[in-house]
Parts: sequence; C-alpha cells; structure tokens
Amino acid sequence: MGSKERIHRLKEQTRVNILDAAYDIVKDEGWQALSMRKIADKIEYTAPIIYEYYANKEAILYELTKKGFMMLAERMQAACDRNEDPAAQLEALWLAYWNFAFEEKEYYQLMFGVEVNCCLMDEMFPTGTTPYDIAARPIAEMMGIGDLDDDRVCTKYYTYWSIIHGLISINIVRKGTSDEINRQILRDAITGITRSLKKQ
Amino acid sequence: MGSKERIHRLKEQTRVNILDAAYDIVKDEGWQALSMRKIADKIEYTAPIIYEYYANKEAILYELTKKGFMMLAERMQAACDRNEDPAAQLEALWLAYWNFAFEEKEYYQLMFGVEVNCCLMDEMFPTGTTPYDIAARPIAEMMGIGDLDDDRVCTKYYTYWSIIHGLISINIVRKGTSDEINRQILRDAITGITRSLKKQ
DNA sequence: TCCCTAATTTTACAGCGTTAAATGATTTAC
DNA sequence: GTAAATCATTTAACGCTGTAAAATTAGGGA
Repeated sequence: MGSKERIHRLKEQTRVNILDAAYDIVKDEGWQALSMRKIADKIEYTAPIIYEYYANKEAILYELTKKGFMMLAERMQAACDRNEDPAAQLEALWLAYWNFAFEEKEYYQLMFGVEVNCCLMDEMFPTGTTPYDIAARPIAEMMGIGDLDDDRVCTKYYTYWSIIHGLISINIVRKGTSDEINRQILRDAITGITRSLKKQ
Repeated sequence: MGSKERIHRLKEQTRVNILDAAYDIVKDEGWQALSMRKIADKIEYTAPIIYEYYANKEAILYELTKKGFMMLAERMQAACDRNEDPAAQLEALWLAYWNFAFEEKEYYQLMFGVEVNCCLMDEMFPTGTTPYDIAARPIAEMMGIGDLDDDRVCTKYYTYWSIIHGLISINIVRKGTSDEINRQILRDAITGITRSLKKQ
C-alpha cells in the first residue's frame, strides 16, 4: 500500500503550504494582518484544518522563527567560511547579518520583535528637544564642527544611538545577559565612540 | 454659569484618566492585553465613550508615545545640563537614555516597537550554529583567548551585535536615514570594535 | 413642564483565535 | 458487496477584539 505514504507526503506538503501561505501574507500585508482564516483561504481550506497541522497560531510563528534563524546562521557561516583572516571573517559575517535583516526583513522582525510602528518620531517632539538635538551639540563641540547637521555629527550620533538602542532591545526581547556585562559594554561603547570624536 | 467650566474640567480629567488607565493595564498585563473595553472598565464607563475622547485605539497609543518621548527628552536634557564637559555630557545623556529604557520599559517598547517575543533564541538553533558560536571563534582568536565562553569574548560579541541590531531596528522602525550614512556607521563600528580586539 | 442638547449605554457588525459537533469521504472488515 | 469504522473536512459556535449607529437617559433653559 503506497497510498499511506502518498497521503503522508500530501500532509507534509500541506504543512509546508501553511507556512508558505503565512509568509506570503506577511510579505504582502505585514505581520499584523496575518490571520488563521487568511492562511486557510490561501491554501483553499477552512480555518480549523490548520489546527490539524499546528497547535495554534503561535506554533506557526515559532516554526517561521526557527526557519529564519536557520537562514541567518547559514548565511553568517558561509560568509565566515569565505575568509581566512579573523578580522575579515568578522567583517564578512556581520555584513551577512546586516544583509539578511534587510533582504529578509519579515523574518528579522519576527525573530527580534522589531515592530513597525505607526508614527514618525520627529513629529512627536516639541522642536529642538529630540535626542538628536540634545546629543548633537556636545558631539559637534568635541569634533570641532559648528554645524549641528553636519554629516559627520550625524554619523557619530547614529553610532551612539545604534549601540545603545541595540543593547536595550536585545535585553528587552531576550533577558538573560548579565547586568555586569551590559554595563561594561555600554561604558566601553560610549567611551570608545567618544574617544573617536577627538581624533578627527 | 461656572458649571460649563466644571464640566469641561471633568471631561479633561476623563481624557487623562483614559490614558492613565491604559498605562496601568499595560504595566500589569503588557501591550498585547490592552483593549478598549478594559480601559472602559477601569474608568467605569462603557467602551464607546472612549471614542468621545480619542478617535480610536491608535490615537491613544499615539498620545502615550508622545508622552514617552517627552519624558525621555526631559531626562536626557537634565542629564546633559548637569555636566559641563561635552564628554561628560555625552556619557550622562546616554546613560539617562539607557535608564529610561528600563525604568519606563513599557514606554520604550511603544516608542521603538520592541516587541517582547515568545521564544528563547537559544533553543531555536541547532547546537553550534548560533551567531554567537559563529562569531566567537574569530573574536577569541584575535584576542588570543582560547575559551570561547570567556567573558571578554562575550562582551565583545555583544558589542558587535548591539550596534548592528540597533542600527537595523532603527532603520526598520523609522526609515529615512540615508543608506550612505548607514554603511559608514556599520563599517566604522565593525572596524572600530575589531581594532579594539587587538589592543587587549 | 416641555424641549432641546449633551452624555451615556445598548445593540450591532465584522473580524479574530479556537473548540466541538456535524458532515463527507475513504478505508477496513466481514 | 455491503456495513462499520476511521479519517478528513466543514459548519456552527464561543468569547474576544475595535468600532459605528441607534436608543436611551440626564441636565439645563424657556
């Protein structure tokens, strides 16, 4: 009886189809638009059938997250393997990470909980009180640059902001890193960037 | 008739109460648990009344976001003002940012779209293929450290990861920064951290 | 007291994730 | 070949969501 296997294969295919359909919807309409009924529509079934394949919606997201992490790991490993020198390896591997985040934005959002938020930040602040406005002044001063909107100031500002926001959101999403290490990274990073301001 | 004013004041109070109720719920149960009906319950009204004060749920979130940004700006400015030297200003102001993110975690999540995700990352990867496993080797090599789990390696890894993830999520949430600047920050940061590996 | 207006609630709709029951189809046993 | 049993799938339903319209209640002015 090969029919048992045929059916088994078909069911496995449906499992994959559900994941693919979910990803298609997200790619088209974003994560907040993903619903069990839409997935069902796409695979031409009714909604409850999905529960035959996945315990619930979260399980689907979990599976997609796992897939995302596997893709990321592959790309980083491949980039690393293409180089010999450790410095070159590091650059290549982080660049692969960077590229993954934008080429597979939907996966990255799911994996690291980056919500696409409604509102543009700049219109949120009373003028002159954005973090940029506050931080740009001492940055510019140290660099000996008069114009607060100079690209060099802007770059340094984003360097500060990135590492701090990055460290924060990593800690919010996945707690577990020790406070000790966090503080150390924070101080290291701030003083490191600050030192680099004087040089130029 | 002062009663007109009394009523006006009462309505203004209700506007505030709605925001406060929303924040209380979020503080207790997280953002995903916030609903119009729960807010209404808390202020002892029925749900549709809220639409008399805010256009919709998004408007409430918008208002809270604005409040969060104002709090952040205040704290950063105050921290900056407490110092004279620009280097000290920068350290103080970014430390204030850091503290805000954790003391007002709910606001920070709303402001920067940091979702608290379901799943622990480590169980997602086949063993030995986490980004840490991949990146730790060249880091350790450059630092002349044999043990991949050494705290010094771990710290450097998180420094890389933070700035890259930070830069990515800032770009995902609020597009607008030029690609040119992004690339420059990325390269600067990577080579900067990499250089710091050799020194030690 | 009557009317108008404003405040508030009730009801309703369409969508969500999810479960239980009812149907339909297919395989197994005799 | 027909009956029974098992599986696949759908229909119906529950409680929840955001939101809109209608119905109700309350308050103030003539």
